[in-house]
Amino acid sequence: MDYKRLLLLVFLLYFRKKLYFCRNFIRIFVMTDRKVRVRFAPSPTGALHIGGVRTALYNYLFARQHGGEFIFRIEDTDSNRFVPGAEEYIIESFKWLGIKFDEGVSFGGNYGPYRQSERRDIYKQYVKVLLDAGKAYMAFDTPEELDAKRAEVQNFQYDASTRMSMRNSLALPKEEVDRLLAEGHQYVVRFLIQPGEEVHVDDLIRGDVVINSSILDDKVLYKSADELPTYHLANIVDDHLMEVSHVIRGEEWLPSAPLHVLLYRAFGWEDTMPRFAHLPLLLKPEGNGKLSKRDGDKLGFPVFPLEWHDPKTGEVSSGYRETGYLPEAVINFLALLGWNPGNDQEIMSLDEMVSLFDLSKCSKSGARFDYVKGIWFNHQYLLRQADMDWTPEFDKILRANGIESTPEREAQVVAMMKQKVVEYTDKLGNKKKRNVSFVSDLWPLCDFFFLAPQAYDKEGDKFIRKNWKEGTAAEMTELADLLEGLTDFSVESLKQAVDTWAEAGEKKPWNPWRVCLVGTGQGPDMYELAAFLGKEETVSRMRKAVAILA
RNA sequence: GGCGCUUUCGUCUAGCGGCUAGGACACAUGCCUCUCACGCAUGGAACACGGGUUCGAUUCCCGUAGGCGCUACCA
Repeated sequence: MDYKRLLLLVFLLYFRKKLYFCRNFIRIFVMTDRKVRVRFAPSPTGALHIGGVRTALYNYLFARQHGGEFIFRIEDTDSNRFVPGAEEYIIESFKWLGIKFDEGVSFGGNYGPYRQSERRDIYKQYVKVLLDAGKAYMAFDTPEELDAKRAEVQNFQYDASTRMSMRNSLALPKEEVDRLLAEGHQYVVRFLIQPGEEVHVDDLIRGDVVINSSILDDKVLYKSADELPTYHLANIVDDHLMEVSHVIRGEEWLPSAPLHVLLYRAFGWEDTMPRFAHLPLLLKPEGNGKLSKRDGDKLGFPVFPLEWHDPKTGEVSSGYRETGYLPEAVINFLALLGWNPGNDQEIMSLDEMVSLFDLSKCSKSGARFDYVKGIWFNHQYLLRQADMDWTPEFDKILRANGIESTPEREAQVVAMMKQKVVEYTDKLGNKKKRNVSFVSDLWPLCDFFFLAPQAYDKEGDKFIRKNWKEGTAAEMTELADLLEGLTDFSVESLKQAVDTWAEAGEKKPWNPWRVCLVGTGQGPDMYELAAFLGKEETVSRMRKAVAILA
């Protein structure tokens, strides 16, 4: 080796990392001549899982950032698992969340149909291509035979080591195959995997992932029984035909990514093969495993964007929307589970996320689903909302509690409460304090605006004990008399009258007065409260309190 | 079992060879206030372990151990 080459080698070794970075940069740069097209392709087997929402969100952010297109495809190749209403549910969920698709089922586009069950003929055509090229074969083993085989042989796998002892077009004589076909026996098409090859998957998040093809099995690509392909075949054919440039999906697909690479190769599509990015999974808030519906039921948080009524079991699962979450909060919370902008910014609009998003900043390990932080995000977004935005939700809650009111009065309460919102003990009976994170948290904290206190817990309530003493009753009677004489019951007038009276008598009437009107130590400014209630109600509550508490 | 991915406070994470290891949630305390809350301030709290490479490893490499996923005629 001559001197120059040695120098080059040293240089290469030293700058390997930087070169790698450059290479990726150049590749991404070069790739931009290809239009960015990504897709979210759920299976309509039930409600949309919150993890799926995050996957869709990342795809959406990526597409927007690169001025690309976002496709909505339905992967309904398993007729047994189809659930009516699931597709509509998914579409409605994204509509609520504010994630928009450019093409796909219900959105139109030039690459349709976008429902896999409507693409049978396309898949058949490509299965034939593989069969004719000798890259796939027909297998006649029944599911029962396979089960028996698996029971008999430990770790049985349909691959190079076993396929010649099975009933397929490779092992059987041609006449036998023709006979089986002629007699109408059902079969599946399996992908012929050549063993002993290192298959590389270049993942945008994880780098180079290598798997030896010997550990892969001859995957079923197509079932003659329902004339439908399995996920793997349909996925590759569709992504190719729809000119998908990047496949951003969950980590559960990483083990089958080498198979997908092999399929692209078998079809001769390797040069336009999409780039892969496998996202980390969402894990249970506590305990082991990935996030499931059960966790939500157990710990009391939704795992679905919208309330879901299971048509088969009749079971109802709560949704983020119905629980009172704001879609912006859900999006923001989800975005940060597995990705961050690289600085300390946490509250971001969808547009900001579009410009900040970066696949290389996605984490590699699974993220525990910290629903408590989701509550905090909602709290943040709730406080940023205008008072007006709270009233429709608040109105619903009042109605649910049988309160009749006017929009004006409700708006007044919301305005007061929004500034002065309160302590809340959560439903499970924990002693933990909770902020107002949902509009519904307001009701137990402000029902006194609409309902007079029914009882006063003189012994149990520390606030009453502390503020209701000897002589308080007399003082409150005096104040009630004073208020009764007022003609102007506005905040200003009340403040003037009460302050003057309090100052003259060196009295501090606010806390006992609060006991009278609220029944405990809560609520907004006393003058605002009294003005809201009006003279009649204020005085009546005071007289009642005096009578009961004496 | 096999294969792959992964490992920084209780949780989400920043860090891309040299830092008193930063932020947020949650928790605790204090301040503010006619009450509650909001808000603000303060505090405790982490580099899984063992080998290398290096003048120097949380950071790079290799093991070990944990975690996660896949291992279907499901996606």
